[in-house]
Amino acid sequence: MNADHRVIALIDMDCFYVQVEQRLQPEFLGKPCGVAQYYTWKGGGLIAVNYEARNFGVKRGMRGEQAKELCPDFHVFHVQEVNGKANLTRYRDASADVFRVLNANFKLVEKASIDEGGKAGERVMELFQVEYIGQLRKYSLDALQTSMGEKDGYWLFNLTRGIETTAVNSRNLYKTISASKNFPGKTCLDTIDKIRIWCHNLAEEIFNRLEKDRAENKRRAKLLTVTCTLTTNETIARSCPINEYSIDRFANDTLKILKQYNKNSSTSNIYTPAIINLGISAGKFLDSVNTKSIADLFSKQTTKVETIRSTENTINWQEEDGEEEDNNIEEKVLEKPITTITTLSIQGDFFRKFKKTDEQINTQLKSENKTTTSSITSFFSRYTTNENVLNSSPNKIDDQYITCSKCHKSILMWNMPEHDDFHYAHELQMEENKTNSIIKTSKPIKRKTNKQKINNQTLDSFINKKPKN
DNA sequence: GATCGGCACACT
DNA sequence: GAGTGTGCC
Repeated sequence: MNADHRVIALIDMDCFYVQVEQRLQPEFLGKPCGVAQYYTWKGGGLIAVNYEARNFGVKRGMRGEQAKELCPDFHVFHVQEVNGKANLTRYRDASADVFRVLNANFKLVEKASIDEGGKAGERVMELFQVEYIGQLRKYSLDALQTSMGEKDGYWLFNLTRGIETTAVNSRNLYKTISASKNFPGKTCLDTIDKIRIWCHNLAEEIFNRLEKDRAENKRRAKLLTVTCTLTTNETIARSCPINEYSIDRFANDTLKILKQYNKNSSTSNIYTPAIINLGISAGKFLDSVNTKSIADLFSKQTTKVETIRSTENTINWQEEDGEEEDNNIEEKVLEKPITTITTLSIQGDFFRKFKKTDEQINTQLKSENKTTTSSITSFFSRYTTNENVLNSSPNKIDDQYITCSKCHKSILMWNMPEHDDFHYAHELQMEENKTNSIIKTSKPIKRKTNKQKINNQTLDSFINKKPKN
């Protein structure tokens, strides 16, 4: 599959935290739920709300109590607390599970950031007065290039015709690992003792997460950044190098930095101005496998050799991924509209068939009954009560095959809906390519562009839609 | 006396 | 590169 015949799937996990909790307590599936941090202040603050609850007007950011008023049946899951601070480990671990599945089954998995894509998209909408990207087709290459510049205009011209060859970067690790906490009102940190405690608490969390990251990803963070907001409302961020992973070192470095902003006498326990937000962040990750790093440096950037030699101490700092920035901005414009589709398709084995034979799939499905998180299907289907989600019950595997009328391959019966999807996607692509080769746009392919429309579809109707012949 | 915590990224 | 600010979920 080359760049002209590829499928990029964007997976968007809706109210992911809620799903994680529901997976642990399936009795709440289908019911209005949310995940909140902390209990005491008006029932905690909601950081995730499922669709059942959104129907009642419950939104992220609301207080648990307010959600109950809007929706009496609303159930609140509470985020785990460690050292008096919300701890999101459970959701990070679940996210890592998802990425493990994706990485195991796909060549390229990129963690997307739609931030810039969203903004660029809005600019284009504003500029050309269009609502959907397909509407840009009425503009000539010349017109697009005049407004957007030669490069971007050309890219956009192709994009609206389904031509997009930018490589998908294989990157799905965090670039920073951070822990922070607010201390509002009277809870502000106004003494050295309080600050020392919280430096330690945050340092401990960062340490634990960094150790785990080091074991799993064979890399080390090199930079520690301390961020705080004072009662004066100014925010300060200061960094220092990380030489070794150690709770005490993180805590002491953080405290040392904070003490620089204490206007009180160093003999006093009082700290002014008080701290209303404190955070520690670790970044600048480098591979801890040393064997290839030096060689890489020399082969990648011969021009930098001298610099690197002369600054032996900072050799690590030079290596960061210099070249990845260019293509990112471009690719993101495409991402927003596609986002909407993928959450639905994740329920099935939408992808796996492209890489594995049906025989492999069959044996894998069987083994998945015993093993745990080895596929996305098993990840979700164990917990779902919705019969629409495939004919899933994986226990009843008895080698039922259907021959696909299009490709004549033998397909497991319960994989047929997605197999159909494959043909549908392929035909769409071919149709697009055909249309593109004829310069004049004949009849545009009808696309689903409205997020609401897609969200309102049932999973069943999505999976079982038949390719029209 | 309170929309938290945590991520990425652009800008300077 | 360091620090600040923004935006999103």
